[in-house]
Amino acid sequence: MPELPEVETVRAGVAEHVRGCIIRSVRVHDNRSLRRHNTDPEDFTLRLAGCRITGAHRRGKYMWLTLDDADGEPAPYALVIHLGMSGQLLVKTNDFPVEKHLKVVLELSETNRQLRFVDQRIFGGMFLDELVDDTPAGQHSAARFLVPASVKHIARDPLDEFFDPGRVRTRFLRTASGVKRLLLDQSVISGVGNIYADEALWRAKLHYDRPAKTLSAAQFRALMKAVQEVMGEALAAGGTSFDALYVNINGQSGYFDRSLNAYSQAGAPCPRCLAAGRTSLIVREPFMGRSSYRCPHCQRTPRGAR
DNA sequence: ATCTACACCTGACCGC
DNA sequence: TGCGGTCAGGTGTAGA
Repeated sequence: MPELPEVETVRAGVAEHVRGCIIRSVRVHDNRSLRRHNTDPEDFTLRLAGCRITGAHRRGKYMWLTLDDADGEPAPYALVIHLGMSGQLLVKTNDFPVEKHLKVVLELSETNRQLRFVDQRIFGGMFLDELVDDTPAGQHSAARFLVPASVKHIARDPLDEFFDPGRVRTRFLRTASGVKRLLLDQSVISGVGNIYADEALWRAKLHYDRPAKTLSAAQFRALMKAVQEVMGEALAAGGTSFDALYVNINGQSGYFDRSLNAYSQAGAPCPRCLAAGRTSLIVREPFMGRSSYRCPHCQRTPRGAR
């Protein structure tokens, strides 16, 4: 469910509310949420208990918490968290009623609060993972270039200071795939999901199946700009939410859904066409086993596409 | 090496 | 009221 702006909202909330806290104990209510530890939840629990949370980091839709071990030394591993489609990370007081889909609870020391992982569909999950070096070429190695091994294949996201549009362009040029497929490929550009892919394509006036390699340099720049703008605006609004499933760390949902131009707008007039005195209705079409939304007038079906 | 299809889950909603 | 079908914002991986 959450895309980059939602995950960043949650990451910032975690950094603000639980950084510095010591994890007193861990309770796992559903082993399936532990991903790779699901056959050995004790390993997860034992290694995490007693650690201090020293930071909250993110790349694309992956988030991880860095830790100091019980001796105060930086742990060589981090707690990786992915919210999947329905995951929530909440900070609650101990006495707050248990959520229906509560999966994992981290009890925080010297406070009456807990970090709770709630996940209805179990598409999300958390696990401990070794930190590895991921220093960008030309940079000096530093602690801030450590990432969990399982996150290393994820491309830098559009809000990352080392985001490199040139690398994205290279990938665009050497594939026969359509542009939306590339936007959703987290190893090409990360953080983009179905909502913001459709919104960025609408802004850039591109059809989802336009072969990526046929974009002009100007069209590619316009698309990258659209992706960065739509994510920046969504982040400023606290993310997108259609229902109660997505909430930030306090349990509040974002407002960006009021600003959607294409996504979920099937049957509604395209705002850009409307402003030009034309009526063109947004259509929903199946693509990659899910839905794509576009304006049939400003996002014309390309020749050579399906 | 690429790329596609599917599995992994639960729940809301709609038409009958 | 219940039943079956459809839909949902993601990702790892098996197999083509």
